[in-house]
Amino acid sequence: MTNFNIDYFKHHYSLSSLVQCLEEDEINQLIDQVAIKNIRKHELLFLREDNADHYFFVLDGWVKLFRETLDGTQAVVDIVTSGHIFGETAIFEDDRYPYSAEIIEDSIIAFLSLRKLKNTIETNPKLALNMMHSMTRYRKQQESSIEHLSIQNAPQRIGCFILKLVDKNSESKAINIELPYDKSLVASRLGMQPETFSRALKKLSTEIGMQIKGSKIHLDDIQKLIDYTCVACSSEFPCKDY
Amino acid sequence: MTNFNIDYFKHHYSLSSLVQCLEEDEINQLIDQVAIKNIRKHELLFLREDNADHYFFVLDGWVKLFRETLDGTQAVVDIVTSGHIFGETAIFEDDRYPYSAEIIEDSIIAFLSLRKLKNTIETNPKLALNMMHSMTRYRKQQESSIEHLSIQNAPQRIGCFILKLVDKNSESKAINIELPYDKSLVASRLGMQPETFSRALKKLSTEIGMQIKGSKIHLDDIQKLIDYTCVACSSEFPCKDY
DNA sequence: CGAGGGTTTGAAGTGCATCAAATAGTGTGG
DNA sequence: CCACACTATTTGATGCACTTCAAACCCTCG
Repeated sequence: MTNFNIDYFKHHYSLSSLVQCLEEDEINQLIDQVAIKNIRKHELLFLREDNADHYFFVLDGWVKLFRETLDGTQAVVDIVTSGHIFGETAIFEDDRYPYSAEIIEDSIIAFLSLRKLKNTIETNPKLALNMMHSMTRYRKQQESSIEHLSIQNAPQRIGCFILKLVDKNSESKAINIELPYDKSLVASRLGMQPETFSRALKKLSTEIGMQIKGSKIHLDDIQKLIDYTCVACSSEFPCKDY
Repeated sequence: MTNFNIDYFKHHYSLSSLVQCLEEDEINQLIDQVAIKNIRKHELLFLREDNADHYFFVLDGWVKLFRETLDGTQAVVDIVTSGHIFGETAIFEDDRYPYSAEIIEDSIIAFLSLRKLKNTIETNPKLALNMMHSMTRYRKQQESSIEHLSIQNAPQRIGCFILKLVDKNSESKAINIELPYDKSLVASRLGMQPETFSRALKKLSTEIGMQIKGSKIHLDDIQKLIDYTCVACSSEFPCKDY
């Protein structure tokens, strides 16, 4: 992305589930002091437990949200891209971030005031309701993560991940996508080792004929993947929870 | 519990995180049409996807919240007892319950109107904030479940479960507790098979000297269990998320 | 071209699930 | 109070999926 400005930001921010349905002047209130910054790959936006003054809106790029255990292992909470908001839940966590955030591809990030958000939520039931709805959506995502962790095997988890990347509106039966970031990051997002990820991809290749070239993935018929992946799931494709 | 009445209910309900900080007349509004019922073990309170008119407050007993997958396996979402509210999130799920509920010990349950709750949330920012706080708490529980599922092994998961049952205010270094319900229910709550549960308990016995007699558990020094259990965790004991 | 990361492959080990069987525990009717 | 049936729990044996460690390979970029 090469050109952007406040209006571009405002347009996309207004569409986000957090603030949709608000009047324009209410939104203007919220974005009054927004700062838009280019941030480079590998930079840390904040660390878990940091004092939280801002929440963030991704205009472009990729951001990894993660935690670390005492023994140094990293657990990837989520990986977000354009149109996503993150860090806003700090207002329910004593104004501390519940995870760390690292830029993993050069990104354009809007910094928004948590204080303003907090004040508005405390008085505006519409925003509060939106916030609750987005919390509910997130909760359902997590529930399906739990389910997937416990009942899907590695190839199925990858299948599910790929299905979520597929354009739901596409007419074509074929899948042609590119993995959005490092394979080892995807692996960690799916809670498995890079080696397991690699072997699981190979299994998808032999079992349903999925073709893998570097980070490019091709499959002639999406239905094969659905049949292979979703048998174990309590929700049907497309996973309602996403 | 042998004696209870509306005032007893009101007292405890008022203390619940959902409605604390509300004025008395606001609470009276919410509990206007409450019904308090004795319900027997094994009865189903509602099924997932049922049309939701009520949310529930447990006055006494135990209730299992669960889901079923296509192949009939049961996943236990939670097991709740006195003082807990459940079913209230249906207002964000198109008025359908997101899980099924079964009474697992004879219980006393208050039936509360979801419609009233919904109306109040939509206009009263205080209640909305409380609701968000309780959603946040739940979210953190889930996050720690995800973490535990992927990082902790079976004995550690049991250890974590036991640590949560321990009275945090107790002065004593020793643990003396009784498992609150069927062992196989605990197993399912922790996402493992009854056989695995049994073997994992035995491992806790040989590794840190925990003594198990039926459903009674004794350990001379809680620190042993903390050392064994919490090494893998991103939060410290007592797990902040509970 | 060569260094260094990410990725793949191989071999071995671990943990949990599954199936089967033995044992303990609980409630029932006699 | 005992005998029986039924269920919950434990134990053993086996298999599978994933992890771990080690080495090879591949790709990119100086």
